[in-house]
Formats: sequence, C-alpha cells, structure tokens
Amino acid sequence: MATIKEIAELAGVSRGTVDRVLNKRGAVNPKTEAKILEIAKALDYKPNRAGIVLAAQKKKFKFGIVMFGIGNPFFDDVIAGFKEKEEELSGYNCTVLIRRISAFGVDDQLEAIDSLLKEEISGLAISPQNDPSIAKKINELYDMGIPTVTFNTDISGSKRIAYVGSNYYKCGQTAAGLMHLMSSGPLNIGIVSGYSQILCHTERIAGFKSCLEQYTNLHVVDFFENKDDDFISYEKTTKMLTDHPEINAVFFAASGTYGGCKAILAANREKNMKIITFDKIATTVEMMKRDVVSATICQQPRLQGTLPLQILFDHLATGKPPKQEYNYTSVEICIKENI
Amino acid sequence: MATIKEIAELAGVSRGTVDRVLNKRGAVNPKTEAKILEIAKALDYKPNRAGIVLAAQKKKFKFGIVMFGIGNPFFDDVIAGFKEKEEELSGYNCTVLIRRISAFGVDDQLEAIDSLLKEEISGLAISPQNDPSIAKKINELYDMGIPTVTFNTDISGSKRIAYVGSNYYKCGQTAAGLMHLMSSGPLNIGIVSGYSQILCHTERIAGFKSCLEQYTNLHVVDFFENKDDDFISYEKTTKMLTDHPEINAVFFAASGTYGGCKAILAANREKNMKIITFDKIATTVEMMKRDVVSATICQQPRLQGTLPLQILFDHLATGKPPKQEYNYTSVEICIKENI
DNA sequence: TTGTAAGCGTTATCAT
DNA sequence: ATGATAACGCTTACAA
Repeated sequence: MATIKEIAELAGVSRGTVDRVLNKRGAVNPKTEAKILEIAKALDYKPNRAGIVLAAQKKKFKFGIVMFGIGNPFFDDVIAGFKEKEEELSGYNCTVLIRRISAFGVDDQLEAIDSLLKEEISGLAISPQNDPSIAKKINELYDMGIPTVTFNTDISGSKRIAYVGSNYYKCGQTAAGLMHLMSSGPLNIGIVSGYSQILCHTERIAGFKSCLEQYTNLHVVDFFENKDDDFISYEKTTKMLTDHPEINAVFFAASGTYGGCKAILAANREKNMKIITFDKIATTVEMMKRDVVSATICQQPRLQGTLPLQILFDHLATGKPPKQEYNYTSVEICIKENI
Repeated sequence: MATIKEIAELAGVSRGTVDRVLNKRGAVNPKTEAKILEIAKALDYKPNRAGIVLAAQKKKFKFGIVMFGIGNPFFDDVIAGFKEKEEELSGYNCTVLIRRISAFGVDDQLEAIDSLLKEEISGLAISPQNDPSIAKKINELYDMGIPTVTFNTDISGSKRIAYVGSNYYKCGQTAAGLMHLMSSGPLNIGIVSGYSQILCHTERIAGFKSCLEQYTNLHVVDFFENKDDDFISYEKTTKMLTDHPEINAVFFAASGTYGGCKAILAANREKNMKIITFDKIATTVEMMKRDVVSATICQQPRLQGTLPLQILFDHLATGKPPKQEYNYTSVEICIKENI
C-alpha cells in the first residue's frame, strides 16, 4: 500500500533518502531518519516485490549447481526441479549452470565449484560432501559475496545461507511407525543400508531404531550395507534371507532397492513380507505395483531443485537473508494408490 | 532475455506496435505483425513477470472469498492459507474480503456473493454449493469480467476459471489401499459418511469401494450417516459396534471422527481396530497420538487457501488463463510420526 | 495503422 | 547529508 514515494512526500525528503534509511545504505541525519522510520511504521510500509525484482533486473544473475549422483535416478527428479525453475527465472535475466559429478570425491566437488567460479556465478546450489574443505570453499564464496544454498544433504561449519532437504531422522521414524501399523504380531526386520559414512542413511536408521522401544513387536534381526549397488544388494539380500528364515520385513534405507526386491522374489519370500523403501524411482514404482514394496517414503525431490534457486534469487534480488534457514521437505508416505 | 524494446528495435517499429501484436490488442499491418512474431519466436521472447505485475499495479485488486463451514476446524487451516496469501498480496495493492457462512443454504451463498459485488470485487474464490443457481451467478460474474476460482469443492456447468482441491475418489482409493496394508486376514469395515448429498463424502466412499474387488479381504459390513455431527456419530457408532461385534475397522469419510472414536473407546474396542479418517484437525491428532486413529488422509488445506488467490491475481495481472484448470491437492497419508 | 510518453515501485549513479 | 534522475519491462491513454 504505502510506497517509498509516499513516505518521501510525507517526510518532506526525497525518495533517495528514504531508500537510504529503509535499506541502511549511506548516512542520514538521525532526525530525518527517525522521522522516516516513524512514518514507515505508521503506514506499515512493505517493499513491493515487483518493483524490487524489476530494479534487480539490471544485474544478470548466473546460478551454479553442483550435485553428485550420476546414475542415481532420484536426482533426475531434482534436476527436473532445477530445469523448471531455470525456465521460470529465465524471464528474469537469469541463467543456470549444472555440474553433475559421478564420484563421491571431495576434489571433484572442489574442482566443479572452481569451474563455476570462472564462469562468474552469482550464487551456488550444492549437494555437498560433508567435508571441511568444502565448508572452507563455501565460506570463501560467501566472503566474495556469492551465497550458497545446500540441498539434499547439509554441511556443518559453513556459511551456507540455507538448507533444503529431508529431515532424515523423522523419515526413519515414519518408516518405523508404518511398519508397526502394517504388523499384527512380531516383525523380524532386516535393515539394508548403503554406506556407514553417508549421513542420510545412518540418520534414517537412527530414526527408525529410536522407535523400537515404543514398538516392542519390531525386532531388527540383521543388517548389511550394499554400497548403493543393486547387485551387491541382490547377493546380500539373498544371503540374509537364507540366514534368517524368520525375516518377514525389510527396511531399505538406501538405494539398491530393486536388487533387494529381486532377491526377495527369487526366494519366493515376497508374500507376507513387509517392505518399506525410500524415494519414488521407476523401479520402486514397479515393485509397488507388483505388491512387493508396501510403501515408499518420499522427500519432495522436485522442491529440492526449485527451492534452492528461488532462495538464491530472492536473496540476491532483495539483499535480505532467507526467511528460513532450514527448509525441510515434508515426509510423504506413498503407496500404490496415491502415487 | 529478449524484451519488447529489443524486438521493437529489431523490427524497426515502436514498442506499442509490438505490444499490440504480442497481446492481440488493436489492429496491426499483417506484414509487420508477421515480422514481429517471427523475431519474437527467434528470440524466444517471454514476458517479464516483474514488469507485468508492476504495470498492473495501477489497478487495485479486491478479492472476495465465500466459504461454508463455520465451526468446521478443517476450514480454519484453509483460512490460514487465505491470510498468508493476503499478507503477501497486500504488497501488491490487493485486499481480501472473507464471507464465512454457517449453513449450507444456497440462498446464503448467493447473498454473500451479492454483498461482495457491492464492494466491487475484482475476483471471487468460492467453495460452492453444487447448485445451478450458483453456477448461473458465477457465469454472470464472468460476463462482468470478474473471474471465479472454486476451492475444496467444484461446481458443474459454470465458467469458473479453475478448481483447487482434492481428488476425493483417489483419496478413497488410498484409504482402501492403506486398510489393506494394515490388515492381516479379513477386515470387517464400518463406513461412516456425513451426508449422502455431499459429493466429497460420496466420492470418497465410491473410491474406497472401487478397490474392494481387488482387496478381497476387505468387507463392508455396515454404513451410516452422521450429518457431520459428533454426537450423532457417537450414538450411531455405539450402535454399530453392538450390532456388529465382528467389526475391526472403521472408515470415517466425513466429520464426526471424534464422536466416533469416543464411542469406540467407550466400547473398549480400540485395541485391534484399524481406523482411517480424513484431515488433520486437533481432535484427530489427539486420537492419533493415543493410537486410536491409525492414519488420516489430508488434502493440503493451506494450499486450498493460497492457490486460489494466486490464480486470481495472476489471471487479472496477466490477462491470461491459468495454466491448469484442475489443481488437485496431493493425497497425503499422515500417521503419528510424520504429522 | 502506428508512435509517444507517462507511470507502476525500487535501485543506483551522479551531482550538489 | 541529500536531491534529482534514469533505468528495469510492461501497459495504456492519447496523439498522429
């Protein structure tokens, strides 16, 4: 409603002075400053986003994206989110550069960031290795005036301005709650993880286990790591089923779901098996439709692409910090019927 | 990237002419028109939203909202969505007027719309009675240049420009799928509806029943209507449990969940009872925490408030029809752990 | 049929 | 310390 122009007229000063006060740029006579602030408050002044964005248009924003997970179909959905937002922001003079990395190496990530720096990016979205050297690099960018938003996984000790992604612990708890609801009597559970160093896998399992004393019919009888590989998953699942004929539930906390399900089918053990997985990739959807996977827990992959870019854009356009530092995606339970 | 100004320069005409071509206002020489369109396509011209919105600011938009459900806490969350968007749009010279109606009468709705018309609203969001007289009124507004968006429930035969709300049929199917997952052995189900005339209740039940031939262990053994009233719900649930000692599952397709659950508790039948409800109102959350309600299916109430206003604003600001006519909220399964 | 110019609200540069 | 002014991209009333 109230505009800078109106405030300027009421205060008997120019728009420039009002702008200086409201956005804390340059020095202003304390008395006029007080007057302006008073009027602004009285009129409940709120900056007009359209005006801000239009003015910001003189700059051209270039956003860089660094993500791992080549060959991991989950990230395809995240990319779709990036593309969608790129399309939207292209109308605002913005461009987007994506660097997708295959391996999990820290050096590869650092290299990717440097290559983006050479392109003179104005902001960075990254799914980071939780390593001090990455944090240091993020802080360097911060000091250069280049903000960073993390997505999917967070990093400690860095000046990234926001995180967008799952609350993995809560996801694990939800899996346990769901297991309990699907049970009538004792459930002997095999847990499948990917890597013991990957935070999202361990957190999911920690969340799951935190519910076990409440749900006393749930028993974890075996556990293995599949390195996110379907073939390892197949072999180790086969062995687990042989070793533990009593297993009637499997909790896949990582990738390799397809291989594991194939093993369960091959062993003819799918009938009364309760299987909970994560994410809604094509192979998992197939296993849901075949009634092998009971439910899968999703983490809004598309939003993990769109929101980081939106946050960067808003921050650069307005100069203000994001409303939320932690932007948790919601824990979505998907079954065959509500895919 | 490309702007009207650039296109004008390249085509050797003025900005006004380009605007006329791109937005189909006024007549333009076919030859220059073709030339302009060609250049626009070559440059992949996309209008800049910030510019459009800023220019639209000369008008002041006033939005009217008509909804029923006083005393229905579900709609409090929808209102919260309206308030949130009102706050956001207030920075764009927009105001919002809400008319909340207690009864389900058609005349009350018509009256509310008329009172909003006197306020000279520029757009309407309504949760309509599915009645021809309402449709007629919506069409009158349409002809006056006032667009309408329906939310929560839709109306047939009207020129409303979009609908935001649940796919109730799919919700019912999801409830059935969930019942099946939670079962081991036969489930004897009592279904509780609200009104046989209310589409959302009947659609949920139709969706539920559509899955019964697939899930042969699910049997519907009783059914009643509670007029969305907790006390009726209590009494009739009590009777149902007495009449059917074999009932071990209840599907609440309407309101009155709290009364029904109280009856189940009073009858000491909650232990092996599978209960599925809709929406995440306070009393239902309480029953979930007490492990009485197993799961509740939600329909993004907040989005049902924010999106209609956003659609109206976009439509009035840009003059273009919404991208989607049907904006279905997602079918969210909520259990104790992922509330 | 086409061009001109002012205006939407904010930012930024330059002058005072 | 403050004011004046142009610019961002689009719309629109008016002039030619």
